[in-house]
Amino acid sequence: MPELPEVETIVRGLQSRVAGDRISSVWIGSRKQPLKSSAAKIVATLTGKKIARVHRMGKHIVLDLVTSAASSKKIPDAQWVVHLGMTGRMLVCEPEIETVKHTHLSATLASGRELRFIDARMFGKLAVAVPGNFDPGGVEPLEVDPAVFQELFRGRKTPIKSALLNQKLLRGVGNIYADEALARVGIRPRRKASAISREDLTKLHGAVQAVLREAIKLGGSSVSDYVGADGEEGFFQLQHRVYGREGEPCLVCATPIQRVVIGGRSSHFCPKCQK
DNA sequence: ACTATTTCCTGGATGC
DNA sequence: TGCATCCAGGAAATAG
Repeated sequence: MPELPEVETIVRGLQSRVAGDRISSVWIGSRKQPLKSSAAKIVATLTGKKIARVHRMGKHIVLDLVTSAASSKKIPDAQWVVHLGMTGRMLVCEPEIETVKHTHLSATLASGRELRFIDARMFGKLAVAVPGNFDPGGVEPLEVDPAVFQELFRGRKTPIKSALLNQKLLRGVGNIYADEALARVGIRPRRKASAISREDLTKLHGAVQAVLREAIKLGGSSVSDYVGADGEEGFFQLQHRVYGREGEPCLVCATPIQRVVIGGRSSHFCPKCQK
């Protein structure tokens, strides 16, 4: 399930592989579910445009598109916004590569390659936007300073785990990294966000940033069917201390890791180390 | 203004 | 082996 580090890895791969290339034609499948804009609008917006830059906003992939040959302009003409949901992939490949099931869009590039959006479970989303109009809300976890981070949780009665997952507060943190960050600072996922001390929130801010940075360095976590733009796997899953380790010993105290459901999400923690 | 719950969707794992 | 059932999860929608 792509969260911030996985999306960042994919974005870097796309930036190096397709930035500067031009979209010569677009094919869109019949499924409506993944489309946030109409198929006609997506085709019309993408066709003929050059991909000036690929960047990330939270868990969204944003491709800046320009019409002119010269890419010196600062403001793109349009943006192509992609959310991978749980199982979404952005594949860059040669046209001879067989189109797999659940391919919802394929963009043929001037270089001859194809950029394909594939998503089995269809929680992913495709949209086009006018530059400046797309704002997923929330703050970037790697850019927010500790004071602003603390303010996000003031007065919130919801469990800290749920608050960390709320994209309108913090954008990009998902289930894996929320659990991992909480484990690193010894906070139980069920603690009310408003009940966490200033010092602990400062520590949590540091842990969220550390865990995301470390994961980006390792190319993200490959669990489920996540792979990067080249199909390569990440390796941060080898660093997980609690996520997916129910019943296994805590790496610090050997107490079995517990799994509980909070807000419909499985949450993992050490009952001894996390209070 | 919040918060909690439900819904979408399909592949993989599990159980009989 | 095969079939049914459960489960995973991001975020939008709904209900309270």
